[in-house]
Amino acid sequence: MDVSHLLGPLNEAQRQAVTAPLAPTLVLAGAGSGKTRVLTHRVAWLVEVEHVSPHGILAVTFTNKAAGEMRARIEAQLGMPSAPLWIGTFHGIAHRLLRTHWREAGLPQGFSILDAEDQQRLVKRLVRGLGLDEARWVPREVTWFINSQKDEGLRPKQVVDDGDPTRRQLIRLYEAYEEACRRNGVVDFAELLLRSYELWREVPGLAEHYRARFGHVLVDEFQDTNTIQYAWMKALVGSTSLPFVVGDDDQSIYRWRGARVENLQQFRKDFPGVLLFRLEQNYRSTGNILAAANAIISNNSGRIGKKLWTSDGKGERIRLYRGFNERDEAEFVVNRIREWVSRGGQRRDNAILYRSNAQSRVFEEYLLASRIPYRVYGGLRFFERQEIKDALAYLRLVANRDDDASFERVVNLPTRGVGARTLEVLRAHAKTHGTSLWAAATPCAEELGARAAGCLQAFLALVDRLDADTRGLPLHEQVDHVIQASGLVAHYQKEKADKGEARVENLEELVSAARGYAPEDGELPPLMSFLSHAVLESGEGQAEEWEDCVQMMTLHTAKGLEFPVVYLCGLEDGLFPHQRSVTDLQGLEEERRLCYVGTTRAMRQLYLTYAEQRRMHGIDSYGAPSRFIAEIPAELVEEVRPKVQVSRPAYVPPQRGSGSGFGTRTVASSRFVDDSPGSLKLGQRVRHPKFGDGVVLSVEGQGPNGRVQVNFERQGTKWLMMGYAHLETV
DNA sequence: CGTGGGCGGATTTTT
DNA sequence: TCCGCCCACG
Repeated sequence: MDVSHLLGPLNEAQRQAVTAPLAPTLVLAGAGSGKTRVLTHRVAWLVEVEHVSPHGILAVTFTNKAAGEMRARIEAQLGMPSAPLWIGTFHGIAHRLLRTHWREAGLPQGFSILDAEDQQRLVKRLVRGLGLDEARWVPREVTWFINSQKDEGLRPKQVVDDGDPTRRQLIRLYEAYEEACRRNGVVDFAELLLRSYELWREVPGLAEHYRARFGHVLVDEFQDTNTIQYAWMKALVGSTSLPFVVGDDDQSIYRWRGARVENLQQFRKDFPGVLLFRLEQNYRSTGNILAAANAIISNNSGRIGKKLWTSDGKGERIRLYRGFNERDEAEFVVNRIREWVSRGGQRRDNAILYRSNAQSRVFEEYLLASRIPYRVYGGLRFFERQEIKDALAYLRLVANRDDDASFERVVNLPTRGVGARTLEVLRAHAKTHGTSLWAAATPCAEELGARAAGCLQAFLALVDRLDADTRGLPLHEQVDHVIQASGLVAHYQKEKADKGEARVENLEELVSAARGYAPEDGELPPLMSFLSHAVLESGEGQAEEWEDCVQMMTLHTAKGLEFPVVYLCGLEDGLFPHQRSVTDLQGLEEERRLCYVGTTRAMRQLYLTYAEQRRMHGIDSYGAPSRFIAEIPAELVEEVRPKVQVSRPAYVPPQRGSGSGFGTRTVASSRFVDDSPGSLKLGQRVRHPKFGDGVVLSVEGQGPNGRVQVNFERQGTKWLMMGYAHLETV
């Protein structure tokens, strides 16, 4: 048969991996070496050449985005719908299993999923409920402990109690937490994995069933798997199915959240005769950039070993800039971007990468001052917004009355006379009787005053009524009814103008999201399916992603992306590598991998910048250049000196706190005021009926045909026609 | 019950 | 410096 369409676009190494014989396979895929291509072509190869049924293939990723991309590319490759294949995240697939086998897994049919915030709230409530000091038993740390244990596959009984009182208490909290989850019929993210792993291990025949079905299991980003994910995969594969895993030990940057890069080596031990392929040809970066990346990463120990190369030229040298302080650093970067754009480049070609989010601020100020649109990645996502979570809490109660987290969230929102007092009584009753808050509400009536009991009863009746009134309605009508009848919309309308308006808009957006939602599986009621979807896919970046903006994000967020020009900023010891990571070799090596990841994001140009003096947390500090800079061979690097300023810079940022600077992130300084009559002022705060509040970034032309660029707080930057914009100044 | 001021803490993030 | 959380006050 003709396989040229499959193999034609591949290089030799890729081709070998794609056509590997049917055996456990490990593909070490360097940055930019065509990893996704190998995965998707492998699937097509299995289907078209090995005649494997798509039904028998499972592909696992870490993020919904990666899963979506893989699905799209496989469909394009196969030229048919990919529905019969299982493609999803570890959590998504585990969730699917638990929904199907809820009974065997010991879960209520309508179990709901706790997101990170819900989980922490629950833990906090437990800590308080047990009369423990929150300062000693910090909910965040307790939650972290619980999740770490679950990631390691350990239940409270299996956690080693070495007699240390702190540890012992944490184990007790873990136990109490499990009990609370059971009572409430909720599972957290880690629980999805652990529970479905246990399902395979403990329910006879079930693992065999799935093993028989999925003869081929493909795993992406294998270096990011944690203990339970690896165990889960091994349990699924058994000794009969074939794993095909792709990863890069040099890009393992999530050890701090449980990822075990050792799983790559473990995989080679656990599956004797594993075929190993290396993808080392890079299609992204110039020779110099790759040489720098190779040099940096070679300082790490225990690598499997890999060296990136390109058939392209060396390209330009890497440029290093030593800023006087963080503002100088930002100014330098913004000026380079300005030059790039003035030479006809796109703003989106430029990515500013940094170690920690706090660093974005100074860059934002300078970009704003230069009126260059930008986008910061990594903010709150749609389903994580307060008002959305409130609405979801109502919906969750409709679906599952025992969900205490949701109960607490909205029992008094909007205010309906159920205060802290009432809740105290309720919690105590629920605790002694081992029930949910909902179940405790009615028997508590006598303990409470007539008034409190009445208010509480009204809430119960409301939720019951929401349920009754929406049963059988289309999903979006259910959502619409609930946000209206619960009083949420009215409540947020009363809030201060811009904020409340935005919230109501988001609630309406939730209705739209529900309208556009197509449940994947027919078994679950649409509402429950939608709720799980909201937690598991909390909503990737909204629209405007394709607007031409400078891209700003942390190094972690940048993994997997590429940009023509990369600015790797804040290269100072203590910041990058971070102070808290340099105390042990493992931590330092992970920082180095992070540097490797950052370096290999660059396609054509790479700038490294650092500041001799940096103001952080309000204190000036003097940092030495990052040790990673010295790891790059000197001949690859060109030190850039700031040009002698002939004219004063267009914008001299004010010293902080001196009055005329930026009051907040988005309010531009009034020194850019354009006084020409009839035009909006630059930096002016404006309000748009649909897009909400924003700041004027630039103005072109005058009168109704003039255009104005506004950076909206919620919608990002937009160009509007003055004649139609209906902008009002604030 | 809702808000404002004081206090402490401040890598990295997905599901 | 700045943000989020807690408590005290109106």
